Amino acid sequence: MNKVILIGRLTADPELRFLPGNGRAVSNFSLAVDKDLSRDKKQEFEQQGKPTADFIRIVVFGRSAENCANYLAKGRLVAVDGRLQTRSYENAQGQRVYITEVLANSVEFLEWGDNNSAGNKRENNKGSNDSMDFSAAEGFQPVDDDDIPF
Amino acid sequence: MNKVILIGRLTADPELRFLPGNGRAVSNFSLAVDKDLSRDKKQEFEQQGKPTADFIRIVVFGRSAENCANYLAKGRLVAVDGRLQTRSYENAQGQRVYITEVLANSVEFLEWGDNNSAGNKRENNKGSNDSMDFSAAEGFQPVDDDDIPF
Amino acid sequence: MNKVILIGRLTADPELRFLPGNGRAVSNFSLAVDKDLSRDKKQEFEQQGKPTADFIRIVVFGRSAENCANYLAKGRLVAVDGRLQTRSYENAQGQRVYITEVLANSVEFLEWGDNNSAGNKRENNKGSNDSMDFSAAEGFQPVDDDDIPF
Amino acid sequence: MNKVILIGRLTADPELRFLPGNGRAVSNFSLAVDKDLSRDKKQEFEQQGKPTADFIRIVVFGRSAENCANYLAKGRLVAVDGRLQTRSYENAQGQRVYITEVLANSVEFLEWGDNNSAGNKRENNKGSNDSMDFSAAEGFQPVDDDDIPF
DNA sequence: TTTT
DNA sequence: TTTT
Repeated sequence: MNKVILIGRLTADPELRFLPGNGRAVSNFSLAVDKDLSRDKKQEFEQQGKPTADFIRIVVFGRSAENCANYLAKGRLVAVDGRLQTRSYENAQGQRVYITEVLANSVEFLEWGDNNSAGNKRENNKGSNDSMDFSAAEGFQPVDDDDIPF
Repeated sequence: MNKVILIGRLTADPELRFLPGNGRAVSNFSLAVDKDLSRDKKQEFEQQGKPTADFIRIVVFGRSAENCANYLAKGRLVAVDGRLQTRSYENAQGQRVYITEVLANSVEFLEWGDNNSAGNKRENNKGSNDSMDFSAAEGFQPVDDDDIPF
Repeated sequence: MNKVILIGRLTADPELRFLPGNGRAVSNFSLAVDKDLSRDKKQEFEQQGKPTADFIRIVVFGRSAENCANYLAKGRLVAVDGRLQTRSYENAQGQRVYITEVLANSVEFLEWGDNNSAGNKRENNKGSNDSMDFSAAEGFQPVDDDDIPF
Repeated sequence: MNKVILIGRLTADPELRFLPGNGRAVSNFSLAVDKDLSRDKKQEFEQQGKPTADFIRIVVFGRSAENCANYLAKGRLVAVDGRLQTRSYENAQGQRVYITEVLANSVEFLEWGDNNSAGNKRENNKGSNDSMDFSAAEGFQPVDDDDIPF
């Protein structure tokens, strides 16, 4: 069992890449998920310049990746359901870097507001629907780290 | 919302420390959580020497931390319920290192077998009970990173 | 382990009662949670007059109950985190009725919109905050069914 | 979003049926999931003859259903991951009965012990593996209530 | 008995 | 490197 459920806001517009081998779409973004702080603790953290959120990397594949890239933008509120994944790679300095991230099964859009930070997002969306689920589950197969150029 | 649920095996005996300030117990360990691979994919991964599990850091505080340190050992199967947390610290080389880990609310012991790797573990346990829940939730207060010497 | 996470809309304004013994607040409401249907299946269900959502009873205690009663109304979108609970009671006809419901730990408000169906709701709210979490966890103690007059 | 995760023991051997239309396997069983009671509360409940567990209906489809029927029995410990579902039907007395149950995506076996209550279970299992996951997810399609003869 |  |  490996389940993660997050509700948070995108810290930046999502990235979109395509896997070299099969052209499969991959989207990456980070979520700011508010820490569970009391009102007092939150103030204290803010005053001390300490983060009041956790920043968590999300990866999505396939059509869900494309939907994220097309409809989401910095600041948007989403619910992510997925699993924790660890990867490692060699960086430019030859050091092994360890990554823990959430491989999303589905990304649910919780807002279809107009406060859109990225002017180019959210064309042709369904409009009235405020909770559309673009599942990433369709036939997902785990992918070689080596295929992923980032 | 920030929920994580994992079932996996300890990759090593748990560590136990006490916070400088208040003496609060903190335990750290990693869990090997099997990836969701088909039988074929699993074999392929094994042949290529690729990990068939994800390795995830767990932190627990308070009495639950002490219980983990006292009753768990490398290889034990547990269910962890908690939240994802990100931290960063400066390493010896002056580089910022980012950590993603699970802050456990509760660690449920799913085995009370005899295949105990650490001979000193599992004295005075409740014996017949095979699913004891040592909640970490009692009055947990988020803690300054700076208090944590690791 | 017993975890439930739901995102859905209130099917009616929440009810608020107080336990006879200790005066503790209890709120009840139901959530319409969309079934995971393909676009085609959804249309089919609608045409056949079959429900496209599951309707799930929620119970909340304490301050969270009061917050729900004060700030929520029919149609509002919320995220509920809690545990499944079964109860039974004797009805007027002397039959035993079995109830399965979600005992909420926390109810997160995912909307602070203006399409408020209940004109008397959502006074004095925090305004700018669109994701406020009224935790029900504070010292919750399981409660005798017999204390609950419904 | 609609997620349920339970760890509990079967209250009876699982049932197995096949849907009239397509012959798809369906298995039903109930799980006893311990309530989250303090040691004192638990004793009190036991003395008063009140249940210390919640009893939750599980439905599984497809190959996972067959695996449950073949390998599980009363008393076995499992982890279930699924979604809450509500159904209703007319009973013999012409009254509408409402059912809330968990539609399982996967049933993870957490024990392969020898304390097998049903002598006919657990032939040809994988033996050494103590955490086998028979996913129910493969191409599951929501099914008409009317097709289900129970 | 149900929501957008 | 982070969001409202």
